[in-house]
Amino acid sequence: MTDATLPEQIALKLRRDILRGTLAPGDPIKERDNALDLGVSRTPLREAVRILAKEGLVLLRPSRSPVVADPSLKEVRDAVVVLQALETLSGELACREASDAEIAEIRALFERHHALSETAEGDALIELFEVDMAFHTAIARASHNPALAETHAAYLARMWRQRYLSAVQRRARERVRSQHENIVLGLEARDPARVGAEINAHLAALINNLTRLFEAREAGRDTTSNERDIE
Amino acid sequence: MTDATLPEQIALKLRRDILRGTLAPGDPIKERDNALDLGVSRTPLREAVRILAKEGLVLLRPSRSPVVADPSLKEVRDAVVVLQALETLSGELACREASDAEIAEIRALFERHHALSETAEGDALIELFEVDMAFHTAIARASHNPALAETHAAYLARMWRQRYLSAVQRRARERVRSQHENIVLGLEARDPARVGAEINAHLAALINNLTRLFEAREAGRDTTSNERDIE
DNA sequence: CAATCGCATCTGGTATACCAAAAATCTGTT
DNA sequence: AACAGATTTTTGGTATACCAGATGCGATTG
Repeated sequence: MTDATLPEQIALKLRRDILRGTLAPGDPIKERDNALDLGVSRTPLREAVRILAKEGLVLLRPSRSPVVADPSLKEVRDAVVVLQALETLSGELACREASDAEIAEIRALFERHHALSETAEGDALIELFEVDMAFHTAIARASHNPALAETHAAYLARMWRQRYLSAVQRRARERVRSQHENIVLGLEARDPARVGAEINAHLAALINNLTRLFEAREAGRDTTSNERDIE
Repeated sequence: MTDATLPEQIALKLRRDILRGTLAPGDPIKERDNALDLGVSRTPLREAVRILAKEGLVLLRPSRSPVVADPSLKEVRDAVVVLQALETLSGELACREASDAEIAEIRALFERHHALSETAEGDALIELFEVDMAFHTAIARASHNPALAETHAAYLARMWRQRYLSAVQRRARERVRSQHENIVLGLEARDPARVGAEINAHLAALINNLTRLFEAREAGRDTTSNERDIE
């Protein structure tokens, strides 16, 4: 018996497919076909789809195939604003609640992210990005508020794809590194105001970055230097 | 016209049962029995349980009956802290985004709540409370950030029962009224700092209130523990 | 030739039957 | 009488069969 329940496993697989682009935004997810493809029955696949729907990755429509979500700029921005509030709160609480070991772990993730960010190319970018996610998730967990950590993780997952596109850009890496470092320093000093301000700034920059990305995508395919073609 | 899907309807019924106390915390929710009781099959009931699980009202355990959640004081407090952040953000955004009509609606809810709070007794307390919920929900919606409103609503629902127990108390009503009024005034002045501070204070008071309630309940539980053992 | 009506089919929603794991109980032994 | 093991029963997990509604295509008619 595996730790993860079957619907969770299916959800995980579908999530990766969605976020990597194998399942393009707008694609319908037909219960029967996908169930057959994965060799499972419709029931657990159905549950998996519900999980993804709750995460905001797929859209449920009454009496219609669920479709992979294709969030507008406003929707992404709205979500990041919430994420900003959640993560700022996490950081402030972590200053009070986190153990030294947890803060050390956060620093370790920062260092690893930094190292990877200098060399990573191609497929390694996914690892780079997963370390990035782990960094932010670790902060949320360090708040010692499970509900907060869970909601934070949900928002993070919801924007996996957008954040991925953003994190891949070379131009943003130096800024990200410096902001991450400031966050870590703030945590080590256990200075809530500083950590809060740094996280706020970090996510505000993310919003700008995503906005630019969206506008570039709207404009056309000419700007291929940073944006990798997924579809 | 199936505005409400069957699982949603079931979830609604179970939610009311849980929050009104018909289904006591710790009670198992057995798929078969409940499905038979409600005259539906296990499949939609199963989905309903998942919905409630995502809302935090029931706890899912691997290979075990889901049980009605019985949150500890820390869990409730953690959730309120998140709610505080979400609602504060809502209020601040609402100052910028809300239409005059929306703010007027919020004021109307405040007036209605105030009026009810002077007279309500017995069953009318539920209406009083629902107006209270509507007031806070309206603020979240006035942020014009659907994701935020949705998450906020989820947290509100999760703590329906705790908030209900708190809101029923006579002693807190005057404080609640004055804080609600300050929030409305802040919104009408479109002063984010003021609204944020007032909402923060309001929910901080809620935390205190809930803490007191929990301590009272713990004391009461000890005296009745013998009866429970005898059955 | 186009528009519309109807039928075939595809899709999700629901019910039910089957399976495997876990809990409780009962029995046999010490 | 107490403890351990096995069996039975209860439970959730999964697969599948059935149903109703929506959709798209095609034929027929104006």
